[in-house]
Amino acid sequence: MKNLANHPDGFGIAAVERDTGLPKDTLRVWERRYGFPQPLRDANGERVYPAAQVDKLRLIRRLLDQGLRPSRIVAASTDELAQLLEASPEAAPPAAPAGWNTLLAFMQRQDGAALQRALQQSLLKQGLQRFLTDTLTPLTDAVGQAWLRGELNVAGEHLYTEQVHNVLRGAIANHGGHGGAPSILLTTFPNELHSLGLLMAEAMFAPEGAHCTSLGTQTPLADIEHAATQGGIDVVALSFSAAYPPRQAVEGLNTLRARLPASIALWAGGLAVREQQRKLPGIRVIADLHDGIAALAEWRAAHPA
Amino acid sequence: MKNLANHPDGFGIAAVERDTGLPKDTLRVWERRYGFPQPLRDANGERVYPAAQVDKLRLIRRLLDQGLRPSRIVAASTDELAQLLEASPEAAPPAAPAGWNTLLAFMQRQDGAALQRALQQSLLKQGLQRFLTDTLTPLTDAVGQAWLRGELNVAGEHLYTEQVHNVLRGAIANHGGHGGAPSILLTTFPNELHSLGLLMAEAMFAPEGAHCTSLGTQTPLADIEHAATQGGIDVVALSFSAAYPPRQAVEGLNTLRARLPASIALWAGGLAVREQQRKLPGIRVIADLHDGIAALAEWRAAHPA
DNA sequence: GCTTTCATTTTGTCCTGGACAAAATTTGTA
DNA sequence: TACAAATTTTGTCCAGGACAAAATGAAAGC
Repeated sequence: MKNLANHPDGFGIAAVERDTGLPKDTLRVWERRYGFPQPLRDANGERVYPAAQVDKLRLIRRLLDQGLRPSRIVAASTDELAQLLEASPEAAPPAAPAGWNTLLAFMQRQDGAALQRALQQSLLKQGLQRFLTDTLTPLTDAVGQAWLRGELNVAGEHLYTEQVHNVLRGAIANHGGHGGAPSILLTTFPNELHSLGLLMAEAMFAPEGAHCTSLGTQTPLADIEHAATQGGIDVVALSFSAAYPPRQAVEGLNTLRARLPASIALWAGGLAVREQQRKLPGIRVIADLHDGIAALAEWRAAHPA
Repeated sequence: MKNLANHPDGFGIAAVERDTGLPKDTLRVWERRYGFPQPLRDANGERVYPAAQVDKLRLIRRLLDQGLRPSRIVAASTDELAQLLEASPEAAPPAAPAGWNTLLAFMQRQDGAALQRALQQSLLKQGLQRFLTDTLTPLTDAVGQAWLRGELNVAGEHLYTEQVHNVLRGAIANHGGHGGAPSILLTTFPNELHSLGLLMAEAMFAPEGAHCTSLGTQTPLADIEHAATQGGIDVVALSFSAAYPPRQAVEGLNTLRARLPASIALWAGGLAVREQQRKLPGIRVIADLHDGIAALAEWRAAHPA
């Protein structure tokens, strides 16, 4: 029972794990292999990480999520890291609609009410589906970019996610077309906690008259199977964010495909599976929200009432 | 990169940590000291926990949370544990409202629409705050219990969480009293992904005229600090589920208290901190939803407009 | 009686350094 | 160009030792 001591001006390894998401084992092995981080030690020989090193670890984590490899970046200097971050891909922000800077400003100063009002206005003006494809998709992208560049902190991003949730759930409730076909079960695999894609899919399908049941994120495979066969489900739809390991996605999807009866369709959407169609026989890969509508039309053509 | 593989009919130590909330180190040291759990080993000598042992660990976790000591229970037989659980408090399910069995049945057969309708009806009949205290709190407890006893699978629990989210977000949007005082920032620490408590707190505060800003779950400490000082926040409110390690909660809260200006109040609610008031100087521990209202009243008494 | 102080046991977390399989990358081949 | 095999990188796991914080029990003071 070590941990409670407030190391003055430093963090214990558990605190760093909590803050950066990097497991203790990984922190120790990096220290051994790359010489960073190099924490101080307290009287008892335990690691004490100065705030500066924790900040750098957070930066490293961002770059890792972008696909860079630890050997390239863990030992690099802070300046080099900043450069890499600048030079990151996706340099083409797709035709930023007017007013985006305003929205980003709301996030920066934590003004949730104003942000929600603005989103709600867009929704009313465009209608749900165009709001999704023309506003939310590129805006979410832009928010991710801004966070990556350090222009937006985590709190701002969380605020955005939260308000999008509010707006979309409200919109879905209004469109509540219960009883239609097909009956779609939406969820994600364990370790995938990005719920926005899921919600956007639901918001796309619901107004088309499909009967959506969302289980939220992180449903174990066995439970997806059980829920689908129990609940009279026609389609199981899974969402994968860009951060999800593609191989895990492919493996899990094929396993699930084998366990589900052939009468239940399996759809997979999101960046992690976009290019994987040929490794996913019997599974409908959904390229984007428009393609989701197409998949729905296909299903209905194949299953006349 | 071990862990991701599907051990047929067993769980790796990381999966058990995720499932039970017991850290890897603790699992290993229990095995050494008490002889339980006693996982099998795979070809590589790594622990593989059979499902039965994981279930028992969950039971043990539950009893630990009630104050029993590991030496008494870790080595005990499953029957003894079941007895202890029966004999424990909470033996009095507070006057189970009629119709609960119906609700559980909806969850068991994945009927989200019916579940949502029933919840909505309760909400209309009782009003938001009584719905929270008299229905949702005990019902959530009952759902947890049912899951613990294996009467409800993960999918059913997810479905419940999802529908409660829908109902509460809708209700909060209706009560939307923007602009009131105090301005409350709601979130959780990293590793705490239980969002229900957070949402329930928001639903309790919002109709009282407070200005709530929720950041969702898992906001790093530094970002909470930043958001609070940036956004003109009066109160930072953190939520902790029963599963959150109390030590981590106490440590994080005290650190945050030290970093926040004294003018910003810090509130902590949830089972993990309920008994920790004396370790949390300068922090208002909120025992339950009623006490939240009390805390709000206190704050207003101390800060006359 | 009750609370406070001190000694003892219990318990969770951290340590080192080694090992290895899964993932990513590079190289070789049809 | 696409696929298969060899290689490197990387995260996670293991053992068993250590120790401080927490919980418990005993002793002493009011």
